[in-house]
Amino acid sequence: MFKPVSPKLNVTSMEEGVLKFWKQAEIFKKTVEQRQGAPEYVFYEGPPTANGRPGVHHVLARAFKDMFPRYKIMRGYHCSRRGGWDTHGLPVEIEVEKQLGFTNKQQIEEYGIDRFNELCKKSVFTYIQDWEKLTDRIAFWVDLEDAYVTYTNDYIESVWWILKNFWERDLLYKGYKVVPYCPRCGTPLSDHEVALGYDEATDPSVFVRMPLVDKPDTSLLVWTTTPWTLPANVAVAAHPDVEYVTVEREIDGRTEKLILAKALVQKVFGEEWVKVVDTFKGKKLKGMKYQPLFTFLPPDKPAHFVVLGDFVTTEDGSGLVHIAPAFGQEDMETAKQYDLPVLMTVLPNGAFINEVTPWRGMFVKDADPLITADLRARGLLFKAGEYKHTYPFCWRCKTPLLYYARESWYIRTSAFRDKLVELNNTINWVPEHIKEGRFGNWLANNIDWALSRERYWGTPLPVWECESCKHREAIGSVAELSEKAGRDLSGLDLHRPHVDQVHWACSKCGGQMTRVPDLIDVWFDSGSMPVAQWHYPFENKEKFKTQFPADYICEAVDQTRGWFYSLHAISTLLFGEVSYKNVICLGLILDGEGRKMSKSLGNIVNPWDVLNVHGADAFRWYLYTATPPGNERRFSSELVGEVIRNFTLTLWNVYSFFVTYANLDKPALTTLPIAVNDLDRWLLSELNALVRDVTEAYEHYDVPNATRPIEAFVEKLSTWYLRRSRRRFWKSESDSDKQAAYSTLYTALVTTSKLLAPAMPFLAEELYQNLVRSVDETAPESVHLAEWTEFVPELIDESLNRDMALVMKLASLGHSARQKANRKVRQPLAEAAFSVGNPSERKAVEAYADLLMDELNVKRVRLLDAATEAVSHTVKPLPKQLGQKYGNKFPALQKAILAMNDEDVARTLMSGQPLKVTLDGVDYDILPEEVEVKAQAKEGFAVAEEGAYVAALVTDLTPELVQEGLAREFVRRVQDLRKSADLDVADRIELFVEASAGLRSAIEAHREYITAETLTTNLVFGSPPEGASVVEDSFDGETVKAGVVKK
RNA sequence: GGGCUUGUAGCUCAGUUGGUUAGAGCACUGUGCUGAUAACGCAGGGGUCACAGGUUCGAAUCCUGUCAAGCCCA
Repeated sequence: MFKPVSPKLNVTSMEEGVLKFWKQAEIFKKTVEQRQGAPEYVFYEGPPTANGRPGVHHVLARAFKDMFPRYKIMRGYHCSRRGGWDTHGLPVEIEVEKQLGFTNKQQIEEYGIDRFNELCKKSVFTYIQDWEKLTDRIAFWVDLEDAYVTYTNDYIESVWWILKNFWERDLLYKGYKVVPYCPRCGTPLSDHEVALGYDEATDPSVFVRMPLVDKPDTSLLVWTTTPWTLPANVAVAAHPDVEYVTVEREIDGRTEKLILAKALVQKVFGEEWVKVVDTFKGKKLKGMKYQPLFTFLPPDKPAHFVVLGDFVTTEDGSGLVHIAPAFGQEDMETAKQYDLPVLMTVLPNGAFINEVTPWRGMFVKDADPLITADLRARGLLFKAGEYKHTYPFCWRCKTPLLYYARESWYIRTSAFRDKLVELNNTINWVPEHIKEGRFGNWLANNIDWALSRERYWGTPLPVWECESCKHREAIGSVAELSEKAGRDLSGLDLHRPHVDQVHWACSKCGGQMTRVPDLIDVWFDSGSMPVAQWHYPFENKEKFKTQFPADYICEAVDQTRGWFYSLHAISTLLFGEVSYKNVICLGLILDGEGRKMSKSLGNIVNPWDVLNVHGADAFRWYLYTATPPGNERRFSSELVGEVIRNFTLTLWNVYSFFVTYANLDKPALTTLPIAVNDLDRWLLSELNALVRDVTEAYEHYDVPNATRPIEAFVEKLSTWYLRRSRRRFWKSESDSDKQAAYSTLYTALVTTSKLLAPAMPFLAEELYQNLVRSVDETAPESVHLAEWTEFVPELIDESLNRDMALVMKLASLGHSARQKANRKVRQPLAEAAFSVGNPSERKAVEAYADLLMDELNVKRVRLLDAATEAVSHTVKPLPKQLGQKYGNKFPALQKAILAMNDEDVARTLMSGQPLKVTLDGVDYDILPEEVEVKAQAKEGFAVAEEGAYVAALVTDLTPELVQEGLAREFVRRVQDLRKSADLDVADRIELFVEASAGLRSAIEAHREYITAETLTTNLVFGSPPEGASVVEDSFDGETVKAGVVKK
């Protein structure tokens, strides 16, 4: 016996029941333990930060993370699914700063780094319960009890080990990094802070001459909006592929030549006429030397020549860009590329250094007009004006930010550029375009990883420096640090400020070794996770081997330069291997109007609002099926509701139907195929094709194709297989046909529950528990502990699938014809005749005539006789077939065929013969499948048609047909009555009838049919007794009063 | 400014190596079927396939450009 199942479903309470079961029976744990020793499937959890509440986008990521481990477990793999938490970084600090009302770093220092970091540590798990609750409710199976946490000493120690490895291989170095910097606050600003402070600004627009060393009468015409950076100039950049010109003009009675981009001549000279004397590509300028404007600081490397850069534009200026590496990010990159010197002419407070003698100590922006005047006096100024643009200001003090080079630590990733690209090419990216597009381009243009941060809450950079001789050492473990310090530091908190208090004597000069103040980028933390989660190599060496690299990771697209990169870069540099083999890169979630979800718009969807109404399965299913994973997606709770109506309830009702009747009949059930019926054969064929396709999709990380086809299958199962098979289940005799129907439906449901398990874990479990476990206690305890179903190729019959699709189409046309003729389905008709497109389809109509008769309620199904019944035929040459075969001859062929007599063409083709067409003296044989032939049925039929397909109904009624129709109408009334009297489907009744004469004779004529249909043991003509449920009705000119009594 | 992505019905999405009449679901209207159904069937309205060129016998599909949106970078 199965547990009785109501056709009504309360999804949330069903899911809560399943959750309870999983917890009690410890199913998640068992899925891991059961597979000990099995091949390993490795999943890495990209650690979230728990200092904010989880949102819909987290449900998205977690749903996609969850399904592949579930699938792989069913395929026999072992998967440990360790959770993790990202705990360091600026967002955490900002939260705490807000809490304390701080606005700058000075306040943190005064407050005490130790106290500040304690608060940070507490703050990172503020919302951990929300995360745990949500994770649990959406059935993301991940081990949070044993999650790795990036702030632990063990984790940090592993990160240090990696950094020490890099240090020893000379991959960690100190250089300059240009950052947005507030000279008043004396601090760099994060991108986020910069974004807060953009405003309109008016800056000088200055064109200067830089005379060429070899041709002093020719100058580069260079543009800048920051004259104060000119003393730091070391090069001029030109675009390699842009056209440049040399122009001649008269000035003060002599001729000068200027070089600039051709596209900007008009803009620069305006009305003035200049003579173009030469035109050439930018790359020709490469290496050309010019005389520097200023010589306050002597360059320590070759400088003052033309370099090439793709970043040069011809939007503004002259197409020649002044390069001051200390004051521009692109400038600094260019300097690295060309090994240019960095001239640091400005102090951290924004004032010129003493060497810049005329303006020493002056705030750089204030010096702009003086510098311009100086250049004018020396004849180097071409012109000066103003330039309006948006420029970042400090969000605290409104001071214009300077782009300013700070010392910073780098990892030499660019030395591994080719290896990064090469390894990336072996990764399976979903969607594929990320591999060569966004991620691939980023790797191909790789620049060194700027590792250090001047902050407090994070992994300290384990580099110590001698205060006297600047000798540096990197530390790779706590043991090593203890040894240096000469005391046991195993209990030391590796965060600031504690770690800063460890010193020792310099091995070179005996001076004091002190840690450099920097922390490292938090992305380095999370990217170290394959190693650091196991405290490798200090512990778990074997474990690490089995858990590296990951088979699968999944995050949103914003991680391309975040976690996807940090994992890839670290494992490439450290091991020369990939750290993940398959990756799904999710698109962003937008609100119902297509806007980005943001706190300020107030359009954030709370995941609980969805979960509490529609449950987790529908939520998950929506995310899997709505759109491919990489796309942006509009999201609303209503769309999740559609899943319930469209899919969940359809499946649920099939399930409920099965259980209801199986409990009455108690059939012997088997999932071995016993197909005695075409419908069974067809369903099993569709089912096995489904298993094949879904499995294939899972193997390729193709989520839409692992899910959408199940929905299509359930639709067919419900609206065709079951609808057409209902009578097989409720007929009273128990024969082999009935057994086959039960077994087929059972097989379909059990298999569907398994196919559904990775995606809809709750519903799958609910079905499985009742369908499998309640009849077989030896079966695996949970669907998630069961084996994935293998498909049986021999059961897949593609031509049967095609034929059945045709039958469904013809049935649809038949219904359409009925509607046009205004003949309701309960009224039997004498005949339906069909016309189809080709001979093989004719066979299908004959083979499945029974199905069509039953579905359309007609006494006979046959093919339209082309010779006698069709008044005319039309032919349509098919472009796909003919076009592909004959190419540009197609239009002429089409014309030729249409010019022929339709009837002749139709007769030839319908008989299976090729049609001979002669065109420009060449003979063509047109095959039957290359032309669509359509029959027009003659008068007297009700006709519906689509393409080549025609359904024609004989709508004339005989008295017998009318009687049968009345009998069916009557049955319908009785069934309604049974239902409204709350009778059980199997209850027997006594039926009392008073009817007008026509109806009475119809009832008498079809007495047997009526009593069988309505489970009537005794049909009495007479008034119903007291207490009977009674209905009175009239239809088709007849009246009836009927009453039922339960026997 | 650069890179990548997206643009098909009111909404969410399909659309095969290019094939002439662009589909499904939801929503709306009418109607039919039903002792599984919250459903389902049939019919109806609803489209400049973002726009403009080009290639081709033929373009939603391929190419070029433009526009709009999004993400990342600058």
